[in-house]
Amino acid sequence: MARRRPVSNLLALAVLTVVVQRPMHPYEMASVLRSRGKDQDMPIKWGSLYTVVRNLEKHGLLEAVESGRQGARPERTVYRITDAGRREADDWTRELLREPRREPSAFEAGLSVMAGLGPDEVAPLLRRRLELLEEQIEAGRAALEEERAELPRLFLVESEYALAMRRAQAGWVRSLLAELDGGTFPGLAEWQAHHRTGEMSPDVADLANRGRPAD
Amino acid sequence: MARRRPVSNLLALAVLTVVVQRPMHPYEMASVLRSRGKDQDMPIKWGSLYTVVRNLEKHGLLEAVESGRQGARPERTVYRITDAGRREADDWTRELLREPRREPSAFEAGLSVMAGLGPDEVAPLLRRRLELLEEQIEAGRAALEEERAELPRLFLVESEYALAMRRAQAGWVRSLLAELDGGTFPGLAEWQAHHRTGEMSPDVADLANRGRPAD
DNA sequence: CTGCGTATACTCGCCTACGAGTAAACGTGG
DNA sequence: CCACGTTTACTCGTAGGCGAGTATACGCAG
Repeated sequence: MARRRPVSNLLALAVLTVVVQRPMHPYEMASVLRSRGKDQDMPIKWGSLYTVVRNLEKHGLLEAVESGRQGARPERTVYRITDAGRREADDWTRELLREPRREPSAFEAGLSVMAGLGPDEVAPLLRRRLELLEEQIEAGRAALEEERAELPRLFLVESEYALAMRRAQAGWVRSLLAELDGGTFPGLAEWQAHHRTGEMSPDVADLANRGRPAD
Repeated sequence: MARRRPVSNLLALAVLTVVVQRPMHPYEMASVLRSRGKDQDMPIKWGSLYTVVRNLEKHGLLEAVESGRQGARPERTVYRITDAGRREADDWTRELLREPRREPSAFEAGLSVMAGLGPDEVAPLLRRRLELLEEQIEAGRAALEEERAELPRLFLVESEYALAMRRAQAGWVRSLLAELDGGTFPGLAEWQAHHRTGEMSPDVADLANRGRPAD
């Protein structure tokens, strides 16, 4: 299961789900995708579009149906989805919904190297983050409310999810900040000291040597 | 702000934060990082290690100090962090903590193409996801508890965050599932009908044509 | 002491991603 | 009606990501 996708870029899934409706040429796929704001839901880079479409064709998930040229325009190749393409899209969607993958966010990476800065510096950074998050949450809430007027719920779940996750993140940051500001974060004094003086308490020094070959 | 990093791969940040402690050769960096479980906190691919180290050197963030060879071994280059490297690491860390970046997860992508499947298929998929999530949460909780015995809180925040986010995700999935199972999800009948018959209600058909050129 | 599995320590090369560039056509303000 | 910005519609080059392969050393079972 979860075998390697012939075209692993998620843009390929977006392309498949849009071309399933009717045959299209690449640029039209892009404009449809853009108008639906799919570039918000997936890490889409438009520079990859033509490569991805070509690869989809190579693997038999799309096929060219028409290479009509209009006037002096360079010919536009229109693509249609194949049965294999439909299967791939459904299978991929199933996998994405079924399997919780561990995908560490940039913030997680940041937290994991946070100790390199001192606590006095970390707190203001997190405060700033919280402000920005709150702005984003408010903007997302407002956008969602507007969209609810014109779109069925079915096409808004991903935005609802994104909003819920931001709220959860904001909550978590708030609680960490409270510990930092209130001085209740365990080991805060040691962290402070280590950062000022460069000295480590013996247990932390042990840690720093883990993984060192026994040479 | 947020200028392009000379070496954008997050593995580079991990390398910098580990080599800040003492000079090392690449393989040792890998083993230290692995022993600290950093590959859990960042999307680290070990195949990229030597490329990344070379690029860090090229940009003056690391420098080779020693190319000692032991016995018949191929020479191992030992690298030391430079001042620029220290600055880069700190600056990068600050950015990661300060700026909430929108990074759509695979699940979000899945939700955004969920409509391609029928509701009868989606519900079981989400149920399965929830099960797996709960297992992961329990495993994460247990692991965290064990680590709390040997590591200061400072080095566990990223795991706590990851756990909190999974819990939030599980909660969200549970509530969506409740709507689906209880039949209270708005538009569920239309979704069902459209999927069985392929017919669309007029408003959804409109949507499908958005972004289509006026030709 | 010899064979073999496992840890150590990398190298290589394909292939993809994606930014930057191009160029025609369209529209629209003066 | 023409200059100029914008939209349409791609092409190209290349950095670098990453999997797969390689080779040596080491421990230890027989």
